Amino acid sequence: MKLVLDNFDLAQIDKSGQCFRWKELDSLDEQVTYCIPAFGKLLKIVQKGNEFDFSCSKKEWDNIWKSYFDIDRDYSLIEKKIFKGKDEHLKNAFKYGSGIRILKQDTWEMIFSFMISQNNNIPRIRKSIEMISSRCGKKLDEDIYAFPEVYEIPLSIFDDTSLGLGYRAPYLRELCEFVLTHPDWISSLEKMGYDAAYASLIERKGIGCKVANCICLFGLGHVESFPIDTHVKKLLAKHYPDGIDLSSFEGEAGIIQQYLFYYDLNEK
DNA sequence: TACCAGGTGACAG
DNA sequence: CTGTCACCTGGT
Repeated sequence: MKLVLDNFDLAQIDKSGQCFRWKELDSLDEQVTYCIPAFGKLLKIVQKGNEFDFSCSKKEWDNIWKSYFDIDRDYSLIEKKIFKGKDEHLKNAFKYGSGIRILKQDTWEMIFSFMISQNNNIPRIRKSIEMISSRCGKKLDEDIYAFPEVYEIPLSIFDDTSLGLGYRAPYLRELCEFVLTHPDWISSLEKMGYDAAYASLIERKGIGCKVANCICLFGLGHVESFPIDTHVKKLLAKHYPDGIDLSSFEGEAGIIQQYLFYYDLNEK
């Protein structure tokens, strides 16, 4: 599938901290290739500027990837709003990360992954997720495995300290037990609005406000949720000592958060 | 050695 | 309700 898409940059999305399993295969000057396991499928993408080649059928694109990449949202409308406003720092952030999109990833994978992410660093988060995937998930390709369904994960795996889960292991084990005994929980979460989903998520041990907001934003598609982690907290204090005005971005604050986060974390 | 990393739960007061 | 603090673990 070849498509021309604007406001879409694979490397920027990958480095914006919302996904843990993207793999950059090879990148020449003008061309990048990514390999993305999600929803039990494997997608390879070649990007040259705003030209994309996706390794999937039209049908699979419509069923999975179109929603995954938030294709139906017009990011140029957000761009217009940003440049109509007076927030110069936000304008710079947008210029720097104009190819960022908010992914709509698998709910179960997001809950599990962001629970691991608490008080943790990215390399170790990735390593834990990769180990669990390769041990429990279906094989998609050489050395690439799907993120496992909850019933594919033996609870005994949480006794294995080589996964590097640390004190989060019992939280994850309890999460699996809860999902196994409440098989409709995930699908009901997906039907809820932001407030209800957030409330239901933080009832789980190991999910606090930050993790719940990440799940809402990157899994459930609630772009109004605005996760505040240590980076965002610092950046807000530094650039917005009097508080940030998000009134013109009602219902899409999370997208603004991504631009700010990416700019702060990656610009020199 | 001490401190930090995309936080959170269990406690004081 | 707001403020502390320990917590697995690998990296500097």
